[in-house]
Amino acid sequence: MANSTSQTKPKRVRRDRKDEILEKATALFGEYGFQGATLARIAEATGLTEPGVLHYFPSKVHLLQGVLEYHDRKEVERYSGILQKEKESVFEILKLHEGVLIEEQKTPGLIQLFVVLVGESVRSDHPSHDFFVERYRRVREMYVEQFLRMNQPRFRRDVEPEKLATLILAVVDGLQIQWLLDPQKVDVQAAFELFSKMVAGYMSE
Amino acid sequence: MANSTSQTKPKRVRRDRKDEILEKATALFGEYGFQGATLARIAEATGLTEPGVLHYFPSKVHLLQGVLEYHDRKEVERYSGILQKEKESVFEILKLHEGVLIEEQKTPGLIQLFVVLVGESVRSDHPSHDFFVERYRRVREMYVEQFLRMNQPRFRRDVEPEKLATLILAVVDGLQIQWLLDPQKVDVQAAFELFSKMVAGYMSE
DNA sequence: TCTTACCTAACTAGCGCTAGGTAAGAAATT
DNA sequence: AATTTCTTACCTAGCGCTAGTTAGGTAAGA
Repeated sequence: MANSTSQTKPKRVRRDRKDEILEKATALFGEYGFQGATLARIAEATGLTEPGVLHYFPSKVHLLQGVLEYHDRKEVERYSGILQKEKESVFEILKLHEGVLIEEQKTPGLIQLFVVLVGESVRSDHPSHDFFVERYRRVREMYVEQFLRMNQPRFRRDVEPEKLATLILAVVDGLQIQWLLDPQKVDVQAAFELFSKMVAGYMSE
Repeated sequence: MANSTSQTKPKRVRRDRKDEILEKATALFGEYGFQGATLARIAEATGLTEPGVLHYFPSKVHLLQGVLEYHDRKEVERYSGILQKEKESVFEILKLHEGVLIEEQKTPGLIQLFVVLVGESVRSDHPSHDFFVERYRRVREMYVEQFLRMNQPRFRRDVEPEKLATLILAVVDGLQIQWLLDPQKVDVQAAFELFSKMVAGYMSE
């Protein structure tokens, strides 16, 4: 029986198995996509069998939803403090987001999860389609609100906040894609800094 | 018996079945992704059986490669004329790309193909990973060359062309993602115009 | 006759998921 | 305190389906 911890007490009391599964599933969905990541592999990574996983999440789709909500929640509680603060200028907002971008580079699995899934979920019948549509809308609105709340005297009138929000999101996503594909050839921070300068320059023109 | 242009053409009288398959496969890979699109559906769409398709492409992966190369080639011959031209300013370059962006909106299947596949292929063992890495490098270099060839007197020295190239690509990709997810809420052209103005303003500052 | 362009049939592997069990701990009952 | 019952946390086995792929055939044009 080798190094097994004695057969007398086989059942260990695992409290946070659910989170454990969520973590592993995140990594694997990120690596292989929703369709590509199999229940078998997720189960294996967690040290369970497939029905073991399905004991916590009744189906694979439920698991995906769990993963999405789990990280969305975590993300919100991680950044909401930062983002709620009053800001003076667009430049300041961008500075903050640059920090977030850099921070996120430390968890490539998570970035990959969102990039891969957002690609898949472009299909309207994909299980996470609605989630992403809603998420993007929400984030854009959040930006717009921030812009409007800003007490910057020289804010250009002709810049519709909606456009700017869309643009910033696009830059973030686009940079992450290129970085994931070719990490050593793409300098996300440098490119984003350039973008920030352009925005700042234009806004205060 | 090989290369030397054997005059007896083995080509079938049948129309270009290969291209026909490629076209259908493009649409379906775009809609369902590589893993999601089944050979059965591709075969059905072409009016063949599965082995019928495999007669032309020995495996599904070969088919994918075929699709990628096919459209890359088409894209090059469609835009190389435009892009080779001498340009005066960055703004002019961006104007051209805005046109391309608008033009591409007419073939959402193709955009979707690339967005979905680029997401999937972030994995280093995905069959189209190398293709996309190489493609992005090539496109960035193309931009860089154009910037350097530009005879604009007021070109800002501190803007490294590499950064700008990365940024432009990011914007294009990011906008397309948002547009695919939520077509009626995202105005690609408006956002891109804003971006162009920012770039132009910054460059000639 | 040889090659090309398909076909039908079938194989195999892998997928998500279900059925039904077992064993451990908690709660309820004696 | 001991016993029964209930609940939770898994397990093994396997089902039904679909995927990509192969084997081997046929029919027609060069």
